[in-house]
Amino acid sequence: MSVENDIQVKVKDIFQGYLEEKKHRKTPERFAILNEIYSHAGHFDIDSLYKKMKDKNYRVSRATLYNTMELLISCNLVRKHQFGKNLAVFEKAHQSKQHDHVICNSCGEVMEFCDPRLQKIISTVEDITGYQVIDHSLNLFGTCSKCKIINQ
Amino acid sequence: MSVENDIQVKVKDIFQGYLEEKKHRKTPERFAILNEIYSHAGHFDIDSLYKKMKDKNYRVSRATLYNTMELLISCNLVRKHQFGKNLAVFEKAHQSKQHDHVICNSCGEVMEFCDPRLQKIISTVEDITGYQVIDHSLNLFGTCSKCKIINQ
DNA sequence: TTCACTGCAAACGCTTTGCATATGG
DNA sequence: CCATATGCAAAGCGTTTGCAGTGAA
Repeated sequence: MSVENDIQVKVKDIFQGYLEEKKHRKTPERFAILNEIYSHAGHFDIDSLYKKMKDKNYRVSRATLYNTMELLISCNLVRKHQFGKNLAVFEKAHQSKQHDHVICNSCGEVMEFCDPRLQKIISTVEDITGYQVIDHSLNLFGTCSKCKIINQ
Repeated sequence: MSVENDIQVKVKDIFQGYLEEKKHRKTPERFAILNEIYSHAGHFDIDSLYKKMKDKNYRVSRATLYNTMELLISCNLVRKHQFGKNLAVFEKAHQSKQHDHVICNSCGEVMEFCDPRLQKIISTVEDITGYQVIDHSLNLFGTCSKCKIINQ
């Protein structure tokens, strides 16, 4: 609990500092959204975040959610993943290491992994193509263990 | 030329066989679309394909293009890549080995690569997570050599 | 003749935008 | 104060769907 709280305070400080630096307003909505994200585990999409906040009687609009995501992504407190045309997913990113995803085609479950061998592949590709790689996305799609059993 | 022609004939045979097997109709539109794709190099999106065919005075609709893509994907003559929410790209796939992409953020250029080490990563992830991986997408984003020079 | 396929346009789902109102600095 | 943010609803954009007409088998 205390550790949870520490993180809440810490990310609030980071966000506050970022907003001040960039001369953006420190609105209650922005902090409410940050709080909601960091008191909640795992991956989420805009719609479920919207509904969750509506349920708690926050007055918040989707436009503001999208807006605030931009800010949170800019200061590395949130990361965005586009898993398919109509499946954009966000996750809190503070102090979490870069990682990749396995997505279940049946139930939509998302699991994370991190394999250092990927960095070697990227280095090789940079050498061969002359590109300077800034970002990557590696997504594996398939069936999770639960759905494997159900579907058979 | 002759080699190009051979491929055109070969993929037409494959498509024809597939349509017969699945009891789908062999419409002129379907073969016109296949032909257009295979007489054209590299990656393309639906809209540019649509415009290209309109320019040649084919009477074709977007709905039919999307429809036919499904068929061509089913018989492995076309592969689809979703590079971002509003950036779906297709490419001819006959006899080409599975590969991944480096995309230039500045000019949109797409290059391909194939690194066997990725299969090892996938196997490891299957072992750890219990997922059965059916498909993957690895995209590297960055700056191509040309844009590196221009942007500096 | 029949029904899968087609073109066209309207509907979709997520995201962005426009605008009037509210509020942080 | 007033420029930036906000909520709401309308518009955007690639894709999908519904439907009446067409043509492959």
